[in-house]
Amino acid sequence: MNATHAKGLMPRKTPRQARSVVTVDAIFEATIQVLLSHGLQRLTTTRVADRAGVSVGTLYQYYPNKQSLLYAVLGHHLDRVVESVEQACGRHHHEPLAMMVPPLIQAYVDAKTARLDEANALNLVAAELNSADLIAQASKRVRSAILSMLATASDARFDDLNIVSFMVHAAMAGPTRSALESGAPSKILRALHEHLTMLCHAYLSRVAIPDGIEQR
Amino acid sequence: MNATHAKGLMPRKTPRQARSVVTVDAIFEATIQVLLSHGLQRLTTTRVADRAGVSVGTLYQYYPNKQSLLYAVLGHHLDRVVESVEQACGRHHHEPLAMMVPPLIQAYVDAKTARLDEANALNLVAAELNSADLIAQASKRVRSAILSMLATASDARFDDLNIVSFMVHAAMAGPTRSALESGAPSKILRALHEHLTMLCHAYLSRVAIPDGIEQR
Amino acid sequence: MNATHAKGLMPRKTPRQARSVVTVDAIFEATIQVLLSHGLQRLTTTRVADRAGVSVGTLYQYYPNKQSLLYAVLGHHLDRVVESVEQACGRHHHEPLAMMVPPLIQAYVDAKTARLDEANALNLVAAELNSADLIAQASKRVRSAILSMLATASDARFDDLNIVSFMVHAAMAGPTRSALESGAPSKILRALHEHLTMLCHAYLSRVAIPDGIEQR
Amino acid sequence: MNATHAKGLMPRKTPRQARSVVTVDAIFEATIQVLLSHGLQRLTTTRVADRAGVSVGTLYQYYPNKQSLLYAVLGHHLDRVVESVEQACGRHHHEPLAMMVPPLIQAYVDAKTARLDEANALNLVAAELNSADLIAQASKRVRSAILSMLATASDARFDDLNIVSFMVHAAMAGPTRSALESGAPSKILRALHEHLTMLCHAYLSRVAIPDGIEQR
DNA sequence: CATGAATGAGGTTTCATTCAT
DNA sequence: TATGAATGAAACCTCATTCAT
Repeated sequence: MNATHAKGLMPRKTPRQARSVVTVDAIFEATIQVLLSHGLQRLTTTRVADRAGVSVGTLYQYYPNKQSLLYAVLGHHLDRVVESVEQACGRHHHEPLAMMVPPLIQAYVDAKTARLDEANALNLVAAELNSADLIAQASKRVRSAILSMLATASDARFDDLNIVSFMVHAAMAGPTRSALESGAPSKILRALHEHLTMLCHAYLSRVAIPDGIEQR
Repeated sequence: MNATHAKGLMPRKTPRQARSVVTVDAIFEATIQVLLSHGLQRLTTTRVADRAGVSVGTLYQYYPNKQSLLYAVLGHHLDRVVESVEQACGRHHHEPLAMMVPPLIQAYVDAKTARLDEANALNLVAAELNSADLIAQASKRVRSAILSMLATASDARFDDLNIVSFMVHAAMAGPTRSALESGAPSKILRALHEHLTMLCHAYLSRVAIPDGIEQR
Repeated sequence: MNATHAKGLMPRKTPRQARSVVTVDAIFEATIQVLLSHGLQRLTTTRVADRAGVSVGTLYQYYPNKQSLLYAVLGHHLDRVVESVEQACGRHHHEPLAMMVPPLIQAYVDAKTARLDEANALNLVAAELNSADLIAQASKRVRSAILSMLATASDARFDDLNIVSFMVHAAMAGPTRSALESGAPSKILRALHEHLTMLCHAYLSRVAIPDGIEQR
Repeated sequence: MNATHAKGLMPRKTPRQARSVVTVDAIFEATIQVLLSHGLQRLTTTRVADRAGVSVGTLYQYYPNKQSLLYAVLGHHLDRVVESVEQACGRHHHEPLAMMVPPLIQAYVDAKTARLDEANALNLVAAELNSADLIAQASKRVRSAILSMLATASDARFDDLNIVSFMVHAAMAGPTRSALESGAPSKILRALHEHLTMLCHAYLSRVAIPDGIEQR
């Protein structure tokens, strides 16, 4: 989302020439690779530049400092997840709960699992101070998407959609994160999908306000 | 718990003399304070020692390096949470689900919320490299406690208790963490308890093997 | 004046085409502006080029390195002052001291004060390594001009004109520089002219070999 | 004077233990030596530390950054000059001008010439941005000392002592600085003393208000 | 000719850790 | 045992300069 107006966290220049685009992409990819191979603590701007096959100086022409680089990478990752969820939600407005939950889970877990290692590595980055706002932004968008969808459920109404969407999001994120962090034991990872669906659907059914007349 | 077999992560000596105990406690407390006031990145051993009112040298007499200090502090925190959950679970064996879930949630959330800022700060530490095993250990114990309790539920049986207890734990941890990280908006924090209970209970009811009549 | 024999301090080419002249002027002006806005430490060739509206590459087509650029700008400034003094001195040969001093002061102070900020900024440049020779050259020319003039004074003779002209020059330069550096307190700046005249004239009268009667 | 309240320009700690004093002195001396041998541009904290026979880290235990080190050294130098002038002035209150000027000149020139190279090197440091306040402080004290002395002159009164003392100070500083910078040609350096005395005394005599009755 | 992306040596600063006192 | 001065590897970042386009 990169809504950070903070001092020097924005990229320095968005490359317009062909050669620059290649460079920036290489840096981007290298960042993730170093994150995976060395961990956040050992991620050095020099190391990233080396891995990207450019010089440190080049890296600093695009990102004013290390943080801004991590921000960009993290932001990109979050954007992917968020957009995926937004689209999934958008496609299932006005349907019954039972039709909403599975695609939502699917989109979320898939986006997180797509590049499993990357997501895992970025969890660490996210924990790094000052990315709180990025996370907050992303969470907010996810909650909004969920909220909008739930508001149109054909077979349920909710008392406080803010809390409900917060819970649904967090209920998806918790187990997903746990699974990823615990080295993703394959057995659980395979079952994750199914159980997350049950978790969320059961919760939503429980908190839904029994719908007066049509209920019958 | 400190189940770390790694090189030098064990504290150097367990203080037995009164004076030493005071020192260690001071270092412990100072670590958390520095964590809160400066953040993990700016937590330096010198700063911790200063805050604790001892010299760096003294600090290094109790912990062979910075990591071991953070391990100890994090371990202590996790132990508190784990033990709290273990006791809560232990007290409700052989009861029906509806009697199990609320005390479990209560214990978990309370332990996490007790010293809210501390928990928050330690989340960052936990994310830091190599504490994966500590987290894993703690998670494992929590899951075990939950599993043991659920296995005795008077009104439900479960197909795969490993997955179920994993999910219950993660379903508690996710929203709790989210709430803590997002600066704990009071409204949600107040509702957290209630909704977590619904979340977990609804889930458990759903995955339980219906054994109504045949149960007898 | 650029009497530097050092390696690569000469400008690369003296522009003869209209377009080039404009470019060089722009670079010149940009250098002074950057000097004023960022200070010598933060004056970078890229910044100068940006401000001048050209690319770094272009800048390096006219000046082989940063120093040569600063040399050129400083030299230009010094030339202006020197020429101004030379002309003033040239116009007052063979006159009595009282007629010589005021125009000299006038020329010097005016030249320095003309673009006050510029002079101030260039003081810093001058202090920078290796411009010693430029300063020396300029000083020498000023002293020569003063010496030549004083040698023809109609009402005074001097024992050691080298020292006397050195002193007159330095006596003008000291207070002028002090006034400029101290942020030019307007009150003093206004009085500077008058007091410098008194300072120099009083000194010259004192060191002159009294040749009243015997002069004849 | 170190009246700088700016962020990090104050030394970090004033050494109290014997070993520290030695270290700080070594750093101090090394700074001047590096200044002389390499020039301000080439003065690196590493180089200073090397020359001082300590590690960079040690240097940074006493000075939070490079500037603060230079500040300290410059401040020390200025203090010496200022105090010297203050004492000289203090000793000659209530005397006639002719008795005041020579000791003043003596003190000023001697202090500057005492460690000729040091003074020369520090001129460069002084030109470095942000030391303006240090210079200003020192100048102010010198002017005050001169002003106080002149105010008590037994044979002269002055209209605007602020301007007069400003001029006297600058008139001393200009030629002294010129002489130092120009590599101190011995001949002039020897004559400097005598001519400065004449310069200042002639000036003061000229601007003094003819003292009514006693004047006769 | 002009451009500006790329270079990389070199500078400043931090901080975990040791060890003489 | 406690102290805190000293260490120095290693991190971040800048900027003069080049050269392919």
